[in-house]
Amino acid sequence: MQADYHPESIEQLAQQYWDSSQAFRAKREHRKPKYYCLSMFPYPSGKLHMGHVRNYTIGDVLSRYHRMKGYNVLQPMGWDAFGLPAENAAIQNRVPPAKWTYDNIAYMKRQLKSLGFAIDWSRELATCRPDYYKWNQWLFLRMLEKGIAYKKTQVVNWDPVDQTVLANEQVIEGRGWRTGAIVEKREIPGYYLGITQYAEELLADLDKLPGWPERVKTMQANWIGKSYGVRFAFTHDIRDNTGALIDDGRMWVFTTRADTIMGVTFCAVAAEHPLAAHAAENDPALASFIDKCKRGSVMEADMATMDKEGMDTGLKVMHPLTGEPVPVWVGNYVLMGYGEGAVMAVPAHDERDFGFARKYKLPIKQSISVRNLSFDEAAWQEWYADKEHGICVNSGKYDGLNYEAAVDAIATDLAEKGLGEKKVQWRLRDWGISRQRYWGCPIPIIHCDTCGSVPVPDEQLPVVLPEDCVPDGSGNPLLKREDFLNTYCPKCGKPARRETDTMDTFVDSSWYYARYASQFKSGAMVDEETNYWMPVDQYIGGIEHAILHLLYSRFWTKVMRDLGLVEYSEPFSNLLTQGMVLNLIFSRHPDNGAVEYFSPEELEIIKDEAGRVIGAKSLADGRTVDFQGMGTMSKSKRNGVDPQAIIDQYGADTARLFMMFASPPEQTLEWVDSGVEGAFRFLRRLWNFGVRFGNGGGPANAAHLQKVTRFEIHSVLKQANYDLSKHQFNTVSSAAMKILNALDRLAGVDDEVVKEGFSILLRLLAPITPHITHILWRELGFGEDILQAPWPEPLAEALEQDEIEIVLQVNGKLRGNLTVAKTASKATLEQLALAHPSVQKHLAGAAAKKIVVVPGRLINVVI
RNA sequence: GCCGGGGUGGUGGAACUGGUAGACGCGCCGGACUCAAAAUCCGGUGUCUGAGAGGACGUGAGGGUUCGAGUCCCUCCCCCGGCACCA
Repeated sequence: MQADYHPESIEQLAQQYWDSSQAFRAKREHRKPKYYCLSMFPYPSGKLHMGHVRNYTIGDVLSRYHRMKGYNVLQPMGWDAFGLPAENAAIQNRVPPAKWTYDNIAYMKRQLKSLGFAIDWSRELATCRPDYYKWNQWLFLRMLEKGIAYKKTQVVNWDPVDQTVLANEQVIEGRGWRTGAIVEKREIPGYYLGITQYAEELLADLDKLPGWPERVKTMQANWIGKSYGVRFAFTHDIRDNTGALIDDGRMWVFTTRADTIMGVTFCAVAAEHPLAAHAAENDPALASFIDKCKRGSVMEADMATMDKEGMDTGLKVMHPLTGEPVPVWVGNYVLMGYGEGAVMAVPAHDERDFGFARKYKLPIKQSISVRNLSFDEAAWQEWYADKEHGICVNSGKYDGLNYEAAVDAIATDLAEKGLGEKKVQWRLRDWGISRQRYWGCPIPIIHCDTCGSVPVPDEQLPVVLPEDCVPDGSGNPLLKREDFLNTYCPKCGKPARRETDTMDTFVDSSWYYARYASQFKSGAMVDEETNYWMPVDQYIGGIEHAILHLLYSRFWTKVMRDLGLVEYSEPFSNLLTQGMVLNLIFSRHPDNGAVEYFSPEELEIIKDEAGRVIGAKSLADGRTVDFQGMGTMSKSKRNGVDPQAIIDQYGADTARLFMMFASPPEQTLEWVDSGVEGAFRFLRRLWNFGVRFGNGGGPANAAHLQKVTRFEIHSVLKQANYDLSKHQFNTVSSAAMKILNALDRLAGVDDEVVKEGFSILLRLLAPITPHITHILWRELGFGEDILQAPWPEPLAEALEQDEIEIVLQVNGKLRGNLTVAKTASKATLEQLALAHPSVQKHLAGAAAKKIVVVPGRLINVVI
């Protein structure tokens, strides 16, 4: 056993042992409960970043802990390998995306291994391999058959930088989720997946996920956006140039406030609405306004702050209940994509309509009343929109009805006329998956001049993506690949062309967890082993996937279930969203408005007398640099720390321990170099203690100290086990430190208490720092393999105490301690408390009003 | 605006169903070792006050419940994240 702690050799030895014994190979095993622990798989971008290390360490701690607790654990790993960075790298380096990707995978796999993760590498997959994406294609074809997948041409979000379509979920504040470029609207044909068909279930099943963070469920519920209301039509006889009624003489709207229908004074339609287009034909002013709206709506980011503007179309539609004519306006706030692209406007009871009516001097008509408050057209008041207390007024036969009764009555009346009914409206849209990109899964469709778009027959799958293309930045390189493009129509046999769009890479990640859980050799998407492992017991990943990936995966799972491929309805039982990794940010702001960021290692950091960072000096030019506070590690801010450098300097165990100790998994983690050193110092102390222990140590200590130490160790262990159940690994790490401190205090190291305590310490720490604990366990003769050792449980016998410490309070304030026999009676305790000098002093001769005794805890004397 | 999560020393963060606030680590201060430094080890470290024993104050602010509140209730302030012309 080496005298000093040298992590590199220790870690290598431990990893070799795990490799050669295939320690993490997962097999079906029905005598043990199963535990499927999954971390979101990485995109092979080049090398691991700290976020990866944190993510996978959390997963590994959970995996190893459950393994030791007797679970049959599966922890797989793979690669989310399709995507744009590979194409961008290809353009820069003139290397095919495939080669770039496979090289990155090889390098990152080595890094993952050097961190000692307990991964079953036999299940490794990469989504860019044909044997994987074949099943994307196969399932897509099944969805086509079922009508879940379909083709349509519609206005889509176009990312001008990545030159591709984005799903609604991928547009954040009007910008592309990857590029940050302002998204444009384009009309493009593409394939869509009918996720809206599952909206109801996706929303309802959130309640079946108690193991998910509340905020993720809220975000999904908001995204799905269910609202109850009434869809109804205003009638008209407006005809187009050919003399045909526009939309059969019906202008449909959706409202959640049908009870205010008698307060309608105008309607507003989106710029894209057919009535708007019709009215614009003979009205150049209106046409230019509509044009402006369409252009304006490109910038979704500005929409929220944009003024509500509108213009009268001059058209009138008929109110379905009163028969009165209602003017139709074009409003820049009406969205073509939500509801019907047209709304009824009730200025009296909708704040936005109110503002609009005031601006354009449109009539305001009160139709509900709350507690007889007086309505004033001059100013908006909260109660105008109060649906809970509103009672219909000025509403003819509906007068006196409350919200619910009014909606029911009005919906019934509308239905009788065939002009409306209650309806549920969703915010969720179908998922557009066509991407005009090369490095992705080909959509298995063949375009034939005679037969149209024809699905590729199953036996011709997979449609293999050529791996040797080198994109040059000018569109999809597949368009130039005649060998890929040219094929024959499966229906008529005539020459035809392949679809060149590829699938959104979120398709790839929507079912990989089910593939891991299967035997790959079977010629199917998944096999029945998936029903053994699934659902994932613990999923770990970043909060940034709260909507996109997690919603798509839930949808995909339900589709697979409905196709009879799997038996479960939800893929992830428990979800842990780990916090970001932060580091100091330093920058300079020259007068020209530019920002120059500095990596902390280029700087001498300046602290105030309390040790707080206040600034820095550049090592290069000696001039000052501003401190910007803590922020997420990122390339652009130049504040990333390379995990490899940490592993090389301190070893994987130190990196793992620091990450687990510095903060709880769900919170942000601040990277602090001195904290990393602290973690290393602890491991070195642990090693040195092991060396002394192995050498036989000194004489045994007094029995009393032994008993106290043993009590302390088992108490700490009890708390640590509780903390583990809550995934609070920072306090588990601190428990390990406490145990070592206690053992250190017990200078003699050859007695049974130390042996027991050290074995508890090693096992408690094994999930977090697997290498050092593996070696110490073996070298010190505790056993062959610490992974096989039983998880330590506190012993009642060690927690037994004859004497306990009781806290003494006067009026709830701490005044002293009492050490008493555990068996002391309440009367004895009261007596002892009153006799205590400090209590005597505060009593000052008076009698106690009341004495509260909490057994085993405290005595409070009330004066 | 709506929804969700927070606010505790110099600092990251602890605190079981209300029961010794600040565990554990970092930083800082002092000491030992050393020619010296680094490393290591030992001690101290919420604020104010006091020579000291001690005392007072203290978990964003204010109120309340309670023998006792970081924890429960009410009002308010601030921060972070998500959603948002959604009809």
